[in-house]
Amino acid sequence: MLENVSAEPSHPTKDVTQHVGYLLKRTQAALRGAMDKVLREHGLTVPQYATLELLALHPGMSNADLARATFVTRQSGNVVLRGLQEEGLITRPATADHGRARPAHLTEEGNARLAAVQAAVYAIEQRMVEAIPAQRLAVLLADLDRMAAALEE
Amino acid sequence: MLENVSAEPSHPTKDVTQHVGYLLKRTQAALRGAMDKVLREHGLTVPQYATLELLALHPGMSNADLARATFVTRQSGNVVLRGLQEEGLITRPATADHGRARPAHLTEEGNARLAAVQAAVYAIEQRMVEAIPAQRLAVLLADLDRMAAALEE
DNA sequence: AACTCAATGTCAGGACTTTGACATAGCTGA
DNA sequence: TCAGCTATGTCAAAGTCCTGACATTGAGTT
Repeated sequence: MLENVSAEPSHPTKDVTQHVGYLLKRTQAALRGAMDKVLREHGLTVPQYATLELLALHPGMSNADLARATFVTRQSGNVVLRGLQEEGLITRPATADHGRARPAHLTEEGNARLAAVQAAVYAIEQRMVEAIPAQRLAVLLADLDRMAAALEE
Repeated sequence: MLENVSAEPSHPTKDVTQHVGYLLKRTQAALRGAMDKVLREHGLTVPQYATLELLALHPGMSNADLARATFVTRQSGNVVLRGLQEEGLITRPATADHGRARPAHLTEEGNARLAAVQAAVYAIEQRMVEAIPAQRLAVLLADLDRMAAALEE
């Protein structure tokens, strides 16, 4: 049931499912689902994959850095890092040389695992991007960035 | 640490934080955080608010309907519905007249609570939308819709 | 040197969500 | 009719994530 009950041209913006927030949630959910499905075959969760990707880009990030970058709390980030460490995909010095931050680095296996999943993950993103005209992509990225910045301040 | 390490014009698309998926996640996280903060003051969670909004738009939706519309499992949807029911914001017939689906409806208090939070929530969305040129909004909505549809199929 | 402060890592507890499974209700086609 | 199929609601168990709290470290200030 409930297929397309709407069709009321009264106030178009009154339909919550047409709001930016809802579309954002819907798109994010679709992407998350697709990534979950693919990553599971490789024994990785989405936060784990994100962490590997970030460490490849910025070696030596700390747990707090990674937590901020993946939009989770430090506590959750710590769990992710411990999981990756147990699988031998990253290394962290047992003791911090400066402050308390312990910089994380990808291991050989970590690099290999990341490389193994990147093709599949990028294919998903490609499928998503191809749904819109190519010349609009840059604008879309800029707009998303602006909207996020407006709420973060 | 880690403020702006990048600045490598090698392959712009190689920076994961510039990918559509990452921007999507970031924007969604910012919105979710802002909504969480506001809704908490009114004793509602984001899924609870979304459910109230959907029931106002489409009275009589079942648990399965709502779960699909809010992008959670039926099990989670059931928890949300039970919470709302305990607070007296919605009603569900104890027995289904047709099939197993039990249509949910807002109570007077449910309508009142929804009305009380809508201003605050819409203000957040407004702040987000104002960050981009007004004439781009329609295109943005259409593009998000296309991207989501491409992954759902 | 002593104090204050922010940042980091971590522990304990709880809240939320998911996976997996099962029984029931209605529809569809042989 | 009846056997399959789908959809729905629900239970149990597990996983994930967050809130709240605390100790430690380094920088800035007095």
